Amino acid sequence: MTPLPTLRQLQFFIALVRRESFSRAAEDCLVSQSTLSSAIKQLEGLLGQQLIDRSTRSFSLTPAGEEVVERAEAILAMSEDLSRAAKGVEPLTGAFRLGVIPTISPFVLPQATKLFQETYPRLQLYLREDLTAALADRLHSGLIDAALLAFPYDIRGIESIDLSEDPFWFACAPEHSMASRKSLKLKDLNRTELLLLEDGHCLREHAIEACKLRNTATVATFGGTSLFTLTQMARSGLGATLLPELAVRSGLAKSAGLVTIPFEGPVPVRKIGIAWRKGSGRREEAEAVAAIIGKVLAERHIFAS
Amino acid sequence: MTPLPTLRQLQFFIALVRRESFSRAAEDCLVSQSTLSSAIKQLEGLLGQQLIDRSTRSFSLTPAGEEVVERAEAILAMSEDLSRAAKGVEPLTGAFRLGVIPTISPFVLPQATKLFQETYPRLQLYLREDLTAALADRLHSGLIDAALLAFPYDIRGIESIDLSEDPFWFACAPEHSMASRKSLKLKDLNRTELLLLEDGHCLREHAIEACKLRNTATVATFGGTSLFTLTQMARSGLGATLLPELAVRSGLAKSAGLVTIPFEGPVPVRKIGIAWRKGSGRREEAEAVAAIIGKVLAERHIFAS
DNA sequence: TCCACCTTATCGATAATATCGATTATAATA
DNA sequence: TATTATAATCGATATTATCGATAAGGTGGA
Repeated sequence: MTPLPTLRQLQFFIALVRRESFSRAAEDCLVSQSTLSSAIKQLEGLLGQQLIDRSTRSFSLTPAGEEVVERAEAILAMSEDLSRAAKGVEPLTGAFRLGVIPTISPFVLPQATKLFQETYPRLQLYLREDLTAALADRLHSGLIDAALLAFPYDIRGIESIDLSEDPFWFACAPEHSMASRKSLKLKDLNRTELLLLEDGHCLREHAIEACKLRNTATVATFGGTSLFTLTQMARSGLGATLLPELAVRSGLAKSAGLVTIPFEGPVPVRKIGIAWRKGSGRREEAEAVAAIIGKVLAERHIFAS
Repeated sequence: MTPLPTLRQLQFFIALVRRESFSRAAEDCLVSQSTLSSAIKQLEGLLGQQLIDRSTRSFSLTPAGEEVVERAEAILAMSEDLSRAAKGVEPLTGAFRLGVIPTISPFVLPQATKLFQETYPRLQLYLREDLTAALADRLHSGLIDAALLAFPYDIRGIESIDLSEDPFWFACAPEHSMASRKSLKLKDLNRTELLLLEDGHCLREHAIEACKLRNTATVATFGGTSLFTLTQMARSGLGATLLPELAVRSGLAKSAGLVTIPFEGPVPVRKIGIAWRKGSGRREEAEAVAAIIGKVLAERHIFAS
């Protein structure tokens, strides 16, 4: 491919045409006259044509020079446009694909989507609800841009920021032996059969971990497929359960007719955060998403209750 | 003034996008991988934006990268135009990249390339066969210098000149009910099932348009992938078809054992012409190409028959 | 899980070049 | 012929582009 002139050379040339003088053009370009002079000569050599007519005292362009001026100006203008456009791609315009786990999704998204629309009207937000492992895969393969997850969760190759802590609450039917308690300690759980979500839901692991449920016998083998079915199972007396505060605040337990009891002492929690692929250049956007979700999470009562 | 990216950086970036790999792009640019890598990083620093997503094995651009690609291509194309225009080189010496659509290519190129060699011995003619839409893209991005296309076809930013009209002929197997006709009118087509090329081939659209095949029921849904397979399908009794005279004259129908029948009254045609990027300074060269192709088209019998 | 492999990033050394200040050459003018 | 303004040239220096080698990171297979 034929070697191209340098944008710098074109800038010099345009300045030269504008000022009609090597020395004045050099001033404009903040270089010495000799620099500009040699650069022009270089450009002429590259193009194989004389661009300015040095034969007369008055400044004039050769036909080739005339030919070049307009194009050079256009090219420079386009280059500036490119710079500006590249710099000005503000976050969250266009498509953004966000993955959310099922134990967060129903309690955050209704409010969040509304906020997204208001804050980033040019955003097209695609949502995908799936388990953490599946979302991690999709993050890696670039099928989603960020994910709203619960932590701790070890995924290599992703970065994340924490948004908030989400404490666990004890929830049981009013007939349950512990239903009248005002608060619980972790060790109280040892005596109780607990219903948890089925394998794969990180909420299950987080509950086991945070509540130190070493004694797996206390954990019912039949897992719920969603927090909604789980609360229904609890209501029908199959056992008590652990719900994230996020769900409690949204009225999940209440609407299922369950009693909720907080923990005291070391309160078991999971963390909620935003994760994105390391090196994806989505940090800024992920932080913007985090800000929105953070606002939603900060509302004490997600549903009026 | 904000510092501009270097054309070299843009070239590197475009090569990177094209090859989807740092190392392969570096080869194309005749520099080492480290050079290209750091140049890209430099460009990203300059623009203040990450341009490509380095986190996945699969190559993908960030939004900012998408934004930059097109502009960069345009800038580079214009820069090449500037070089060429300034140099004022005589037409058709050195490299010339010509795109041709598949429904013209096999019937013109064998003769044309010979003529090119004789007329412009210093010409290196690179040929690319592709569908109109793909060729239009390549015209815009400067990957080809001109294209031999069939018209009408609306592409912004290109100029073109018409070379000749290419009438459609009716072609069918000898056993076909219309095989004995001496000539046809357009309305005769309404009663016949027609095989056309698959979507994307402009010949299909041109046939439908020129022959007023409003009644889509007459057009077989299974499209041929080339005129050669199409004639084979017609020969085996799947239906009749419409062939451009260019193909008929080259003996395509005859060698496939098809009967060809001309139209009378309003004869349906497509136009053949040369297109080039507006402002590319290729008009003169395109006209020279047009002259060559025109000669080939003017020969009544392309193959002795 | 570990390991070999492929791709990209980084580093230090070197070559290329851009730039400068000083000087010289050129041409128009007094 | 001197004078003045302008541009070209030259040698020195600073910048940078580039390379080869190597490290780092991720992928896919044993």
